[in-house]
Amino acid sequence: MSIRKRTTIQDIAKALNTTISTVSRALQDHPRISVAMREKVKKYAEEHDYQPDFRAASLRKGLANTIGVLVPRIDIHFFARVLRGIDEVASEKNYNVLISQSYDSLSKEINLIKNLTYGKIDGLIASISIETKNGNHFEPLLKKGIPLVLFDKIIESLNVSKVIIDDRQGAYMAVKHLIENGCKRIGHFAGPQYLNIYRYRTQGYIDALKDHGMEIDESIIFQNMLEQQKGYELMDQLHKMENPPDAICSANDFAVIGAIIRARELGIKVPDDIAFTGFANEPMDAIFEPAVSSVEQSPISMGQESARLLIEQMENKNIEYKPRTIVLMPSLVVRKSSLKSG
Amino acid sequence: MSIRKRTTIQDIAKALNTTISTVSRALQDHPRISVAMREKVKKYAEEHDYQPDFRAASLRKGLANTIGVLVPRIDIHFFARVLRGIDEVASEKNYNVLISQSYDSLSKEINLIKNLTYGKIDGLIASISIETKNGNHFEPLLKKGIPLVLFDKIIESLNVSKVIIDDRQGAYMAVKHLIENGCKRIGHFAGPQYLNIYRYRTQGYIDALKDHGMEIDESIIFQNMLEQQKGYELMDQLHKMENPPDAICSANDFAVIGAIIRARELGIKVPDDIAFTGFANEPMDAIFEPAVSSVEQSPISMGQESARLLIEQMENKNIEYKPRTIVLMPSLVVRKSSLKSG
DNA sequence: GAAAATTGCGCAAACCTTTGCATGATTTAA
DNA sequence: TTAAATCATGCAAAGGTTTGCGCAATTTTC
Repeated sequence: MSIRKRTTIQDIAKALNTTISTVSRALQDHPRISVAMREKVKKYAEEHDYQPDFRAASLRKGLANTIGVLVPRIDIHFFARVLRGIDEVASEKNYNVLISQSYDSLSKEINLIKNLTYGKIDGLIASISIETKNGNHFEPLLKKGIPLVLFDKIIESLNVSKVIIDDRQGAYMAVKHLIENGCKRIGHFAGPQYLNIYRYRTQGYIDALKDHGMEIDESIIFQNMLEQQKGYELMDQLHKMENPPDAICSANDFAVIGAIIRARELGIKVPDDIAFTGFANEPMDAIFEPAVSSVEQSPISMGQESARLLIEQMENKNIEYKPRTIVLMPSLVVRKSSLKSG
Repeated sequence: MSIRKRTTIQDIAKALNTTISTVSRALQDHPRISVAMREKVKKYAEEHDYQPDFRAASLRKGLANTIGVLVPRIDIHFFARVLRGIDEVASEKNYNVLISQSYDSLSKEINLIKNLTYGKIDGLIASISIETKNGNHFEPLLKKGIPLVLFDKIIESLNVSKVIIDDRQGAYMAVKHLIENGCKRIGHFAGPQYLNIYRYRTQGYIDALKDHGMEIDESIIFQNMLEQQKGYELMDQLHKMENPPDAICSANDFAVIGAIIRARELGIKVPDDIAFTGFANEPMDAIFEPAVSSVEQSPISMGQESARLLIEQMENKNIEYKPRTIVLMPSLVVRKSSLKSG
């Protein structure tokens, strides 16, 4: 397998007895190049499978033709789906996608942003890590004029475009649904309140209760319930309560799964003794027994919208750009876990 | 928010009244630069948050410091985990990771490879699409001397490094386990046989039966059973058989889930009437009821090994490189779905 | 104390492309 | 027929780095 030296635009020029500028223009279908020359160049390029050097072109043009994406981790289903949405829009417009994972670590996030700052990307789509509490580390990016779009986990104070779902409404719908199905005492699994998404979900839970004339009982609002294990352990606690909730509106799905598994072991019936709604509509929700009702976030749309917003901004860099916020509507997928038989 | 023009190496040189070569060397800790100068340069660079232009450096050095990864889709848990393994090794060695998804389409795969060919990556780690039946489209890459490592879904005829698990052994272990648990008539959910992984899984199934003196019955080997829906539908068929299998060794998890859901509906008891083992150890396996026994593929190790192999090859480009194949050992995670009570 | 080695820095080429401007040839307009 | 417009191509700069080589100044060696 002999390694061929790569063909450059110069090789083509030399072989065809012309200049690199003509070759470059021919390849770009520049109108001032004769059809004959254009064909000749393209034919030669094809035959010697010429590929333009991305870096040289990018350097000269000042554009990398690449969108950066920064997410906590791609093996979370939600982010994988968002990424898919981004990829769909990006590849249609011939942008590459460069993915970085913060693994929910702020220091990694900071390094990654630094690393991306020059030449690699023309714009960034990001969802912040769970440790991130302000947007200082995004400033260098912004100062250098690299467009930024935040989605899902955002920094509200940062004056950039954002794509979010109406988390408050999502939780509100879930609670309303539980009430309509006869639940009288609805508890809540909350996430860290400094993150916009969890704050709004909790708010939606509270608003829904209030709007339906139900009281807010702090003792059945449980903080930091993001993992299956937490849900599992909490179920024991619920089991021992004198006046346990008959339903839980959770800010995520994993804690629900854990809680139901423990409920099963303890002989507590779901949904009749205690009903559940989750958040995110993880794939496992549908195959779990009982299937888990959950708020669908339309991650693919979220990715698509983010990419569109970013590309719009990238392609209008000269013009003064006003950041926009897109709020997507969630929907509630009702399954067995929230449907009391009584 | 004023957009600052970027700081370049030239700006630093001018400001410090020296030349770009000195600045460049100072930043790289070149031994021939005085400590004083080095400090001065670094201080200025820091203060003006200078970031080297990736493209210019890459162009000059002929290295992109980037590893390409080509997978069918990243929202499949297995690939997301592999990617994580790759990312761990890559980022430790300061490589970027550029991810492309073929969406299991051969034509997309071909285009993506073309697109990656120049300047974007120094090496590629790939798992082929389900449509891919030969490696012709990888040839241009190889001819240009870009190292390639294939993992999981590979092209055996291609003379490149590979990382796979012993799929045959995985299925063998599953069948052996079923036999030891009293299963007498074990069927098989197979995948497309032109893909190495499914071919070997089927082989392992057959070998295990033979080694235990059991006969091979083609009528309970079911082809193309990769999706939940397929499993769901097939359960009806099994239900109607005069002499149905009392166990299934499946080449993937989704069909198992589908089959069990339908079994539940039909009143067929799992595992007592029919036991199941899956393949891939998807996260849902653990929370499903009954929990699904499955072959664990150690995707993270697979990613790590692939990255190591690739980097080794990239960093020894001058030396004649002999492709290597790493075969990882799978393990069987035993859960309820395969443990008959009788 | 002279030759040799080392130190610290600068010059300029190279990596490959894109593109504003110039130029000579051909066609069009008047 | 001549000036003007158009066409097809070429020249050279620019984008930001890295690096081989050269050259003084300084230090080491014997």
